[in-house]
Amino acid sequence: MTSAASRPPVRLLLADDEHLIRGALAALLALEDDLVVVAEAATGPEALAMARAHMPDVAVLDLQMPGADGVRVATSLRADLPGCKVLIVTSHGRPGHLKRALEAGVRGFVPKTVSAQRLAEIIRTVHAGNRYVDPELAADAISAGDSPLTERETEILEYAADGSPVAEIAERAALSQGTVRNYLSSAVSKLGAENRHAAVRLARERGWV
Amino acid sequence: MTSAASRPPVRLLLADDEHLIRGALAALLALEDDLVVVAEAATGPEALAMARAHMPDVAVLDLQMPGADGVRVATSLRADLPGCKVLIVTSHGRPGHLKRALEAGVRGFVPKTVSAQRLAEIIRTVHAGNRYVDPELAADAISAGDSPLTERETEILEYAADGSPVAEIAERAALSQGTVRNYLSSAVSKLGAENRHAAVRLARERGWV
DNA sequence: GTGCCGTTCTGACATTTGTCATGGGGAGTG
DNA sequence: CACTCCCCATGACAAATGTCAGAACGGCAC
Repeated sequence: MTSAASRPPVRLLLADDEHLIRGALAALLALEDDLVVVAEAATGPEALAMARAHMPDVAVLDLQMPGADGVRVATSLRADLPGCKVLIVTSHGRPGHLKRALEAGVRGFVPKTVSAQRLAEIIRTVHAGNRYVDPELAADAISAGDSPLTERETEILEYAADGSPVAEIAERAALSQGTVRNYLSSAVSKLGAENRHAAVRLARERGWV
Repeated sequence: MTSAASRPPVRLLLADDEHLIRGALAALLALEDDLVVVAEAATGPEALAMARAHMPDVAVLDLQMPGADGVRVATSLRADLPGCKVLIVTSHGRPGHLKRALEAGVRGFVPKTVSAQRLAEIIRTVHAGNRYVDPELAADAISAGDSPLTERETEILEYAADGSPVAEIAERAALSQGTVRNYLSSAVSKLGAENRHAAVRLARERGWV
């Protein structure tokens, strides 16, 4: 389809905190005639700075990076470089992440289980202005559906995520203990969990926190 | 140091569930004259089968894989192929994993933040019969120290990891509820946590579960 | 404007949990 | 052989948590 010699190559930014993966990826993508890696980054902020400096056509971002995760970088990038398409790659594809990513204007979302060959094709797809979402991740996201929790319930559940007692959560959220317990109770029943700790785990699995 | 042409190349097994990483890694390591990738695997059991079939000199294993993790594969491998050196690569280097790995006879332990160049050197080091442990991970492991928990306490804490109530844990462990609570109580106080859920989190961070 | 929903609180109650004292049995060490 | 440590258990008490009813306020929709 895309003839390599006929048009200028696609300029890529690669961001992943794992040097091993980033370097290897750069090497593999460089084998494709129509792709060229113009910048690499190991952290969220670094990715942002590199993008501003090198103006890539497509940014390939890892979902989990120190500093700022891929989705946050994508959000900033959309404001700064509207022409730059964002493609997220991830190891652990939780359903909620996909939704957040799409809301942030991300054009592609793939697990790291794809081959480099396939990734190159997807980069071209995204560069051409189309979207690409891994079918399996998409199915998971659809079956998991939207979070049934209200904003407040989600917030309180997040405060509960590290196992803090109610008193501490109440203090951090500036609420009374009774209110906190009510929110947790409703969150637990909405998620069908046995207690708030299991609820946290469930919400995590579905990507709702 | 190691002259490439003077001796037969080091035969490698690569195991990682992320196709992207595995393929890229294989390509990069293939650039080294004295290294040759003879087998690849995406899961623990597959890695084991591949190792038996191809008898590699060095097995490069991801710590987290479906089926059986890198350390478990290493344990089986030591029994089956004593001549095969095991090198573990990991994204999230929790202190306890390193200890477990060394006990399983693993010869090298490195984070994925190293470069491919460096990895190649480490593979040679390991193949030569030496050990290599990433200095930073080693420092973490030393500062985290040994688990203060007894075998039973650890086991019960693991059952508690998904937020199950005591009754369920007692049933799964075939213990009385009182006993379970006693174990949890002592685990919590040993770890200096506020409750068992925070204790689980702490033990996870230190790699003791 | 009436009703619905989310937020916030209080108070009361049942259940779960954490803690402690105490006891017996087995394994290992001095 | 006494001592210590881990395993397993029971019972009792205190504290934390889960659940429910009720009630006030603001926003949004019809």
